[in-house]
Amino acid sequence: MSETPVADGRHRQAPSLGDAAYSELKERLSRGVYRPGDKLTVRSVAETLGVSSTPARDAINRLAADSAVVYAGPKTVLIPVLGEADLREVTLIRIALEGLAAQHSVQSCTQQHIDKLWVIQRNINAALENGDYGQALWQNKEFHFLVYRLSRLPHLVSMIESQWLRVGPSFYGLYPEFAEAKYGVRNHEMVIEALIDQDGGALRAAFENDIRDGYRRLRQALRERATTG
Amino acid sequence: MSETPVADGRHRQAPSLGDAAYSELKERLSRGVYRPGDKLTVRSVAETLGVSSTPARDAINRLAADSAVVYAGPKTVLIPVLGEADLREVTLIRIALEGLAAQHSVQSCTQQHIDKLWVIQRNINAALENGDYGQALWQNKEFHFLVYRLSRLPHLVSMIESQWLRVGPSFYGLYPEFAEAKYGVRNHEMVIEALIDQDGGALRAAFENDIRDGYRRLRQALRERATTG
DNA sequence: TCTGATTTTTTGTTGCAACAAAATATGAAG
DNA sequence: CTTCATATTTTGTTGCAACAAAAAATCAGA
Repeated sequence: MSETPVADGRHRQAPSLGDAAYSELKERLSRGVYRPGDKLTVRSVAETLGVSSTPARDAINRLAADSAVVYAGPKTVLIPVLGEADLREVTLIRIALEGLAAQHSVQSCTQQHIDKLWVIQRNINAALENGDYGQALWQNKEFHFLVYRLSRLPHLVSMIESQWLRVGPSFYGLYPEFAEAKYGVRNHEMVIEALIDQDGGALRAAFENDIRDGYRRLRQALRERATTG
Repeated sequence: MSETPVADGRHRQAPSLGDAAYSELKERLSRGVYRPGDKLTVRSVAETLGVSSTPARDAINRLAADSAVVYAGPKTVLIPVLGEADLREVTLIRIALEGLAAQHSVQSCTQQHIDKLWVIQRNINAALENGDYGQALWQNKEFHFLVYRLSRLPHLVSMIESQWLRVGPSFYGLYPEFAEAKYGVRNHEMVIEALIDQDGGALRAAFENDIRDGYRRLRQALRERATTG
């Protein structure tokens, strides 16, 4: 039997320095290290990560391909500052993609996954009580992607990741003024209920609500900040 | 009034060689120059486009970020050969994204756009009569994106473009065996009717049908090819 | 003819220096 | 204090050579 080449991306064995730099930068973005408007330069990234300019440049270019960084001038890349129109568009896209992933996640969800989701939700609640917003956002991400990965649609999941990379810094940048203690708790409970019921439609609806709630809060924080400063 | 930096990407004035190489490669992909399984190397791209290895490498990396090319080994990038699972996933994504774009296109569609769509549809019909499948596919792309761009959701449109980049070569690769003279004609007529009626739901449905029809044909061609060798 | 090891060639990656252009700092004039 | 022109520094891009590793070709043995 002749094996046709498969487009799975699993083959790459030794991650190059460019890959490593890209991963590291993504990690920092997700952790809220950078704030909207922060500037990224090839040489600063190279020095920070201890590599030469070539892999640093590779990493920045890949981030730009994800729209996780943005060209504000010919020689100026920065963490995007999302305006209302950007925020609206990314929300529409997120609802479409994450709703799709959610709907396909129902069939492969086991009790263990549900237990894990409860653990994560407890972590979110605890982090919010302590005012540790970074931790809350991180655990929130874990919650969402635990479900999305169940869809077994890997390309879809990575597209969703790049949307999160795009909005992530804005969430951190507008914290804690838009954070309220009960953020998303009810929506997440509905997610878990829908998974128990194996109800794909309800699951999609729960995530859509969660995304929309986050959108409204972010938009309001954006407006308040616009008027005060 | 202080101007906050905006993430619009409009600033870049002089396209770098890397940009040019990337655009050229995308153009070739869309035109069916490459076939699934074709190999791409830094040096061959560099020589073909008359640039050094750095911009050639940039272009390939950006294509890989779009999943328009794929790593089949540590030093082997090739035009993806989509299996049934890949095809199913990309179809689900396309329906979600292109349906969304379509729905938002209704409000800014004018009579001129509709006239233009009729012209394009005539071109498609003529190309199919002549057996010029390359031209038919190209005009089909023009038809879809003329509508999608009306959504004024630029990031969404570029995400859709990268899906087309991903499946395009498979369409060309499986031509003409899956091409039938009446491909998509009825669906496109329904698109135009929905635009005239300003019916966003019907428009979405028409595009979803079109995408699904293409998917079925492609899948069948894939299966036939699998059995015949 | 086929198989498997070995040699040869091809290939991606990386660092780096030079260049042009953009961003920033500086300072003079109103 | 602001504005504008000028000077300085910083920055992205590009080509290239060296290297290690992978892929392809070659060939010996059965």
